[in-house]
Amino acid sequence: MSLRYAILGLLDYCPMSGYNLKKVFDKSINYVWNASISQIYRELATLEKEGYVSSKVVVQDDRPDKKVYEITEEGRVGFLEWLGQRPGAFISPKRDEFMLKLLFGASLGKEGVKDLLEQFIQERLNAKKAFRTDRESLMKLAGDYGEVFIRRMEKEGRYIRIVMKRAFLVNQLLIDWARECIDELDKEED
Amino acid sequence: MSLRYAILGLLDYCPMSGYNLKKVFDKSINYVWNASISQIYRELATLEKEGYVSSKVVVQDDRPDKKVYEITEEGRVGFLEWLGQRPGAFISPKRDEFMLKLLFGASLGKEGVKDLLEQFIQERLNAKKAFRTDRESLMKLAGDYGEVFIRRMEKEGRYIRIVMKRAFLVNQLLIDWARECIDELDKEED
DNA sequence: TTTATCATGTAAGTCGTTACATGATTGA
DNA sequence: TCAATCATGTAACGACTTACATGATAAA
Repeated sequence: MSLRYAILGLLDYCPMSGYNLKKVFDKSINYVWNASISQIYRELATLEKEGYVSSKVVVQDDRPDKKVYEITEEGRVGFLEWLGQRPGAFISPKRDEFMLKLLFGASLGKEGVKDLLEQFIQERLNAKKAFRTDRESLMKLAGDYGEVFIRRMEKEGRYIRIVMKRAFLVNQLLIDWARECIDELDKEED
Repeated sequence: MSLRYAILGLLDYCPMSGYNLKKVFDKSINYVWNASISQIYRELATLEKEGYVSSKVVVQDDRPDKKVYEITEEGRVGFLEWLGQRPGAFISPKRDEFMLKLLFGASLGKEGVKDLLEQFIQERLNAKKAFRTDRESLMKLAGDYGEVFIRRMEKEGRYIRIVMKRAFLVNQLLIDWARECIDELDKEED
């Protein structure tokens, strides 16, 4: 139910096609909410049926035509209404396959657990590198989509930074946690 | 796809009914993977069809009859096979409504954002209190389900602690992060 | 020449949520 | 007497994933 508002919120920055939306999504909203491209296309179709967005086809000669979506007044009202309501949950649903395996560590064995933790650390170090590039490519995207988007991004900047900072801090904490786990497993004897 | 293995992993501790499973789930696996009671019943039915678990009805005179599920040899093999494979993802899917609203903070306004952060802190303080009681009630449950479960819990204890510690650390980090956000919003002028 | 990017979507299937139905017992 | 706990499930719906289909251009 929230995906639609994520989309509306981005379309309120500037009109975009589903394809473009996905690219901006991946560098911003993705930190807090994931969506696949087919999900986005489907939701856009639903939103249009309900009058929350409108679309027009933009013909391009060097590239395939694209369908650019714009938020309607109705859509803006719906978005702001949602935004003002208390969130349904402050603690998000958990679905962590890695942690599930770790929880059954006794059946996996000490070495298996250590391997798993090393792999986890690697993934988190990659994520750390991605923070910088994500920020840069988000700015680059904003540039591609015009001045309206850039100016809007500056207004939103404070909150994007708050969200990214949280992701960064959690990422670092998890790296430290995983390293400590490995150290403790090394110290303890079985 | 992982829910089934979460269930198999718990049934490997000791045989249980769906109802009991859910209670243990809520105090342990829930930290890393959520499941509703109807999901558990459905998954148990599927697992039985596939021969990964078997069940027998236990008649009780003071309470309704219950259906106790036991992991089969096939189930144990399947579980261990899954456990040994590299997780499909080390970074879990995100679906955080609160953070989504925060990301659109510019449209919410400074006071709206501060309210949201205060509410978030409250929820996290409640979660903090729950850590202690969860641990205690897990032990209590283990006691109810017999010695097999208790002895198994002791073997698994190290990994349960690792998982709970991570949840505790992240929780504290998020409280600190939210407080800092409020402070910074207070300092900055618009 | 093959891979990647641009661009849109459908269809099938799985997974997850919510509401409903039943009915006994126990504690406040 | 009313709510909670015990105990099991079904049904309907909604959300999400994965695979498939199409077809152009640009770069390696």
